[in-house]
Amino acid sequence: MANQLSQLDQVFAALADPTRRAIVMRLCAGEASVGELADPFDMALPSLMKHIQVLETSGLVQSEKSGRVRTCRLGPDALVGAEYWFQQQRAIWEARLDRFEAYVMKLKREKERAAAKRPSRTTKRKGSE
Amino acid sequence: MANQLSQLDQVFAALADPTRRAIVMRLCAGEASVGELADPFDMALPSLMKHIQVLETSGLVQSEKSGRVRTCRLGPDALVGAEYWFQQQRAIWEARLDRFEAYVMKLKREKERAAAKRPSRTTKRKGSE
DNA sequence: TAATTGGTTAGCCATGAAGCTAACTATAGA
DNA sequence: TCTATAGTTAGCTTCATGGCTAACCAATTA
Repeated sequence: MANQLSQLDQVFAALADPTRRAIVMRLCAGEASVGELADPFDMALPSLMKHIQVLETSGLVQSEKSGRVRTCRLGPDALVGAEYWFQQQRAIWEARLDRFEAYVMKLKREKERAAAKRPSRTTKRKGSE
Repeated sequence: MANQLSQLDQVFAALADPTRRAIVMRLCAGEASVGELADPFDMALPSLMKHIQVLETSGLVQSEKSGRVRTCRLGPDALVGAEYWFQQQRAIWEARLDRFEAYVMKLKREKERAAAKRPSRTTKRKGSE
């Protein structure tokens, strides 16, 4: 029943909210209690708690309670998975651009060769730019 | 009224859906028509169109119609913004780890120095901080 | 011109997300 | 022990999202 979202789904969904991104950014600078995290936001505590829970189920954040204060920190491989996805895509994208460039170069070479083969043509040639 | 979401919000939200990620991945390999994009999915066309629209308003995808076929391609700086965000966070995170390591090293040095200074002591001292 | 193809618009529905208040639990401090 | 602090749970509202069908253009093709 538990809707089985992929890790990546959850991470991106978590980061789609500015409040949650702010929390992550805050935690990049070091761990913090729920209260400290809530402080900069004009938002009821339970609302903020929900954000923290979202971050936690996505794996971006971990927390542990000691006494009455819960301390939050970034999950160990928090951002790695998502960042990896980008790198993958960029790699494919760039490979494609390379191939495209190669293709354009090939076209150009062929065109030049063709032009060399028939050096004189009665009407205007457009090709020689 | 147009809810003013930040670019980053929209990009991450767009990428939070597996269908949309698949579309982006497909477009990394080259442009495609709406029909070609829809093909691998078991989903009604209008539903898929909505996904494309989401991708388009996020800036991840661009499209243009010629005749009756609409061709989609990745937006020029599509993934850059989001990837940049990750790099930023990682930079802060790593700086913090460096600082933390430096701190631990400092503690260690101080401890050694202190140990050197009082080679023998009967009971535990609390006061020396 | 008629039929097909490729996409689009409109409108419906179910679910989930983001916020709130109010009331509650449990620890820490006076 | 009393009180204040820190967080939690429950339950409500509102709006956004993701999916559908049905009907509708507008280019192509026969």
